Amino acid sequence: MNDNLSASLEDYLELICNLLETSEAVKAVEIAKKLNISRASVSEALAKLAEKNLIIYEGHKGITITPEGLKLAKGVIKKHKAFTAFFEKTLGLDKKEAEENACKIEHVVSDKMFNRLLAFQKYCSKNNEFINEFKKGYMNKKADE
Amino acid sequence: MNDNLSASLEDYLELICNLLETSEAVKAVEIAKKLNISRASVSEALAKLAEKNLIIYEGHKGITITPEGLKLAKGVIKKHKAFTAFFEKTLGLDKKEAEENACKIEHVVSDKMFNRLLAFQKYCSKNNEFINEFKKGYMNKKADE
DNA sequence: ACAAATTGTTAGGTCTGACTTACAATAATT
DNA sequence: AATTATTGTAAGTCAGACCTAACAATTTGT
Repeated sequence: MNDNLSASLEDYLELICNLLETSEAVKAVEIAKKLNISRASVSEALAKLAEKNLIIYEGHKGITITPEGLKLAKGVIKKHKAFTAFFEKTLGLDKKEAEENACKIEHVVSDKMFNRLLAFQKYCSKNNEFINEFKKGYMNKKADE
Repeated sequence: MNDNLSASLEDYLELICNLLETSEAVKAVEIAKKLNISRASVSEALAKLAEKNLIIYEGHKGITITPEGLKLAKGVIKKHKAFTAFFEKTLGLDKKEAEENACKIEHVVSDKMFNRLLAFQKYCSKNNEFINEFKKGYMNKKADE
């Protein structure tokens, strides 16, 4: 009974949560299209999520998320956003690079570490001079892109 | 012919590189003991690394690393160290937490992002007041451990 | 030098995760 | 009621990482 989600299942849940922002209930076929994979794969993934009580999946009625699932999804999304912000705003990476890295990291970091980073990012965002000084120095030294 | 290493193979390589610091040539059985897995599994992993020209593996003579392998290993180790330092010194996490997170992250981040983080960590290490101010503020607000 | 101990290899499995195709079933819309 | 959209599921692929067990090769100790 290991209830830790794989990166892949977390991604599904994250996507479902995001899709539910704009629609009542998501359909499996939508997910298949978005992720460009077969319906069968989606079906399987949804079965797993439902079994873990993270979503409610009633076939044609579509997918809705449970409170538990929502909590988990929000957690992942929060991580995603915080890391993206840190990479983009503080480290000064372009959006794409920031997103790509956040997408992977969000699945492997501990909550404790994440909370620190979140606080740190907040702190940095309030100290623009410090960050700008870093960026300026970095640009002068490295030409890595 | 995908020459990207899995996290697991990167870990093997990293370990080999670290072990080579203190001994001429590593033996497979050493690795098996360290990682607490069977000799057979190690043998298999080593075969893969050798096939990719990252190590030279001649059975009982032991394992040595190729220039390519060394470069790769050093890269991973560099990431490991930089992230550990960032988590520990800048974010103020305890060593264990810092290590555990670094161990996972080192396998998923892009070089570009890593270079930025490395530079940022360096920058932070030169600005103690800034970091101390953060830590002070964090301790007052949160009691997350 | 030879037997014993250590180390390495190979064959044949297991398990998990994430995918596929192909076909069957159900629901919705007109 | 029939067509169309959507979902379900059986059966299979593939890769990665591990295992045991039997066997082979090499070292080591005497």
